[in-house]
Amino acid sequence: MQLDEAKRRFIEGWGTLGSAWGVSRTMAQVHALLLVSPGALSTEDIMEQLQISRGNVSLNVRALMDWGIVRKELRPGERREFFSGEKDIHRVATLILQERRKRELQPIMRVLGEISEVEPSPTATPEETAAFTQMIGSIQSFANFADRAASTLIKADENWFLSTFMKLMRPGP
Amino acid sequence: MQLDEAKRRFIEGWGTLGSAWGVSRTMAQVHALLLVSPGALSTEDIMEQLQISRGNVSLNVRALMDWGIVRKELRPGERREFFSGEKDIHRVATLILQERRKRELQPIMRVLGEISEVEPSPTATPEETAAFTQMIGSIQSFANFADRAASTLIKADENWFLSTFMKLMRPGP
DNA sequence: ATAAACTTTCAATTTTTATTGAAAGTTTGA
DNA sequence: TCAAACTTTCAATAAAAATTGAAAGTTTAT
Repeated sequence: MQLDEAKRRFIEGWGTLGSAWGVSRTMAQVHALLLVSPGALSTEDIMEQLQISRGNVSLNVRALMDWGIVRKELRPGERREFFSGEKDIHRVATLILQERRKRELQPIMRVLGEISEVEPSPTATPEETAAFTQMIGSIQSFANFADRAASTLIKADENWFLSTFMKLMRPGP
Repeated sequence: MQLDEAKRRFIEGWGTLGSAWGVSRTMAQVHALLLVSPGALSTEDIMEQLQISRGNVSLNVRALMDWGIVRKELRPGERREFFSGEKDIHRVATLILQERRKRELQPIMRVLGEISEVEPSPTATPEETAAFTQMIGSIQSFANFADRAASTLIKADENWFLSTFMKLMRPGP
């Protein structure tokens, strides 16, 4: 396979994966394009390669910068901006994890906390109330676990990640 | 807070979380409703409680059954079907992990495998090709790691999950 | 075999989300 | 200060996804 074809396929695949994870297809594609481009790209480059509008590039590049996985690069003597993707995959994963933890895990944990104390009421039997409390409690434990796991992975350095954790996961005696 | 209000809030929160994870809001809400309902519910019950159409209930309940987190219950002497959600949260998490691994991780791993061998070509410098190959390689390692982690978690029994893994994640010396 | 009681399907429609493109805004150099 | 070269914003539009609802399909009892 030729390099251009391989890049095209990667961008497409990454876009599809993005959709499944609640990230817009275009945002994932811009990210993929920057990942497989050795140098930094200008807005025009991205517009041309992905066949999308200027505004769309601006919006998606900004979102990627909010996630921390794309950086703006300014070149002396050039007025326009260039963008480059974080190339260290472990770091990319860490930054994404961090962002999703903040945006998704924490809001649901707040809701769980708020609803975990239901009053006894005349319209519900004590059994119903107990069953609900128990269910919410177990979801809370799970969410706490996920939150701690995420924050441990975020803090962990790459070496720990690749050695200790891989060993743990390896099938063996 | 009253039980009904708490349930309503949980269903809403779960629905919002679902959207962020690429699951339709309604599918997540049907799941939430079944999670917090002690008994099994009929199509009519779900329609009424979530204010959605019969066809919508049918589609979403089926999807949840495909994921393995909702079961059909038949009652002797009753023609209509009842549905109940898997109440063991660890099992719910495992089944979701399994499904996402199959639907998302495996397709991208296939693409990565296909594009990992780029031919030298006249239109690309050897440096460009090498940079691409290296990037794809590191994404592959990461995907392999995630796949193994997922399959280990899927195979792990609840006890292992809650003891060994929790210990690993706990902050400490 | 028929009808009642249900479920499923899917084309049409609605809703939500993403994208465009042009106007407004910003920065830089002369 | 002005104008050129760029970026950002956002209302309008387009595209995608979810939802409806009614017809078709299925199952069960008689």
